[in-house]
Amino acid sequence: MRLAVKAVPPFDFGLSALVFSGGDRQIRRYENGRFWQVIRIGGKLVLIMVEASGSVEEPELLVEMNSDREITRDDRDKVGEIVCSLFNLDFDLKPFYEGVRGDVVMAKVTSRLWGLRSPTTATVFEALIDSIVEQQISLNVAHVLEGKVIGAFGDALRVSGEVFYVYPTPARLASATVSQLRACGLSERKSEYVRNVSRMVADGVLDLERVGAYDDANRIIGELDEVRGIGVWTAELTMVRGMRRLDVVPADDLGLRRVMSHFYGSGRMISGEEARRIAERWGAWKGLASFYLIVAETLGIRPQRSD
DNA sequence: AGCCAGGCTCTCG
DNA sequence: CGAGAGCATGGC
Repeated sequence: MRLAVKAVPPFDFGLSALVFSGGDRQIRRYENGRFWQVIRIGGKLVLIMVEASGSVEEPELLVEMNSDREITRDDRDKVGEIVCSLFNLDFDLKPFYEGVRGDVVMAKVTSRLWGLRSPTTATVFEALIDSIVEQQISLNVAHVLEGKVIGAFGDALRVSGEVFYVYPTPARLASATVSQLRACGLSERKSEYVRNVSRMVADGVLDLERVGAYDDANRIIGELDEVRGIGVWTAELTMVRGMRRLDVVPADDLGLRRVMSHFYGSGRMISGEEARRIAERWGAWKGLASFYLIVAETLGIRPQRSD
């Protein structure tokens, strides 16, 4: 079954999907202009393949879906909503571009990354667990560990000979033992965090959708921060990646501080405080602006250019 | 080899 | 209370 989805312009699908080419290849891939991911719809696993059919200024996506079970019209509508959410298709970038125009560095970066949309995980839970796994250790290591967790606890869908995984459910991770998680490379502590948080989500004690709906960002951070294993950094990362809270900046993030000192400092590593202060100039778009900086860095866009 | 890596908690003094 | 140790594993 197929489906066409429109996006608010400008939207550069290739640029936006490029972010995924470095992530967990087990659960999402982007190659040759096509994006693949398995999503859950009710109890069904559906593999979606997405490609651009329009242009940056008149963006449209073509979605093809496959499953080992029958796909209904209802399912198809849900796929449309999920694709919209994964790529933030309904987000209007123009006010952001307008808002940061006075910042010379950001004006340059946005002009180079025109149409880049920040992605959102399929569930808030996925963003939260990944953020916990990524605490302290390098992203290289974290991705290996995440891959092991997904392989051990995620559900697999086989389509035309290839196996695709979908992120584990809270219930499944809640049923994991500490030693099983240890076997994925997590520390004893982190294994406890992951299991306990999963249990809280599965039992409804921690309702991530409800918490994510709060207007006040600090209230979300505060509530998440009370949970063992979740600090401000983890809460902020979860909000940016999983809750579409692009008004939040994980200012203490080592990688972000590095990139910010590259673009806004003299090269000397800036503190979290300084990062937070710099991010203030981006107002309600500070999280999105930070995302642009990180992508700019990975694409080798230099902070100073005269063209 | 050894040290660090997109943190957080627990334990001391 | 504030500071400091401990944690897991891959890469440099």
